[in-house]
Amino acid sequence: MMSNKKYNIEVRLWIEETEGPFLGIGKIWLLENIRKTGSITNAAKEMKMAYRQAWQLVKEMNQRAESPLVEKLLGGKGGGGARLTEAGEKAIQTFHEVEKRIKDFAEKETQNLKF
Amino acid sequence: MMSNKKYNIEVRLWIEETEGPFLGIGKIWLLENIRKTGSITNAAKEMKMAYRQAWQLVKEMNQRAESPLVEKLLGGKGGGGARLTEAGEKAIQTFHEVEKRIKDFAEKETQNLKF
DNA sequence: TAGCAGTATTCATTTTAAAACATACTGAAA
DNA sequence: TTTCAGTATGTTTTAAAATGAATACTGCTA
Repeated sequence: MMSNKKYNIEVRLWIEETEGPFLGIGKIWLLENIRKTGSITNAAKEMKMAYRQAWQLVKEMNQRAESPLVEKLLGGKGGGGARLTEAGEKAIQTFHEVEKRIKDFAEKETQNLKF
Repeated sequence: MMSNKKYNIEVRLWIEETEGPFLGIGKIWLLENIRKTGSITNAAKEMKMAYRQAWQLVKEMNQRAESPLVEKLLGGKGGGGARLTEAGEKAIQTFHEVEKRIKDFAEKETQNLKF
């Protein structure tokens, strides 16, 4: 009798540089929410994440990328905000492309898993 | 001028079934250490992991696999021990095979990363 | 020049996860 | 029938991480 339990492969990927993990899906989501909302504050709310943490993630990304991914607008009308740089837009796109290729490949490996 | 920062892709994968994550590299290491040492206790020591946790992982694996991956020997000479079943051996092998194929693929994607 | 809303940062608090501790159970062998 | 080392399990402690609160700063606009 053929056993019926279903198993499949999940994959998580991230970009690493010399100092360690640099950019994973969590930071990508944050970038996308900053693009969508125009500020770190609102992006954090959207994600039910503490502003403090969101701000730290942005700081880290900007420091470790060759050029900043997020541009911060301090003060002024509306208090300021944040928006993606060209490099930030590119990062989102590159990450999703690579992620898709790897996940598609992984899915093909899901055949015949048995435990 | 060509910028020189080096980025590369890291991949983590695991097997999922209906109730969630089932088997990742951590449990595979545990299985390998059980095979090597002949008991959950010694495997845990080897990995500097609490026996309690190692035992829980084994319990979970056994419950959620179609057939147990680890056979427990209770009491008797030496107090007992634990060893891999045929399914346990197979699980290690399958996982490593799939992992290698996916990581090899991912490595090819590492070209041209720029952030 | 006062108001405003978001960024920047520190500090205390809470939540969560991991580890440590303690103790009962098992069964072969001496 | 006592010893022994490993399994089995609940309880307590500790450590780490996330969150929340508080405060200063920024610079456009009214």
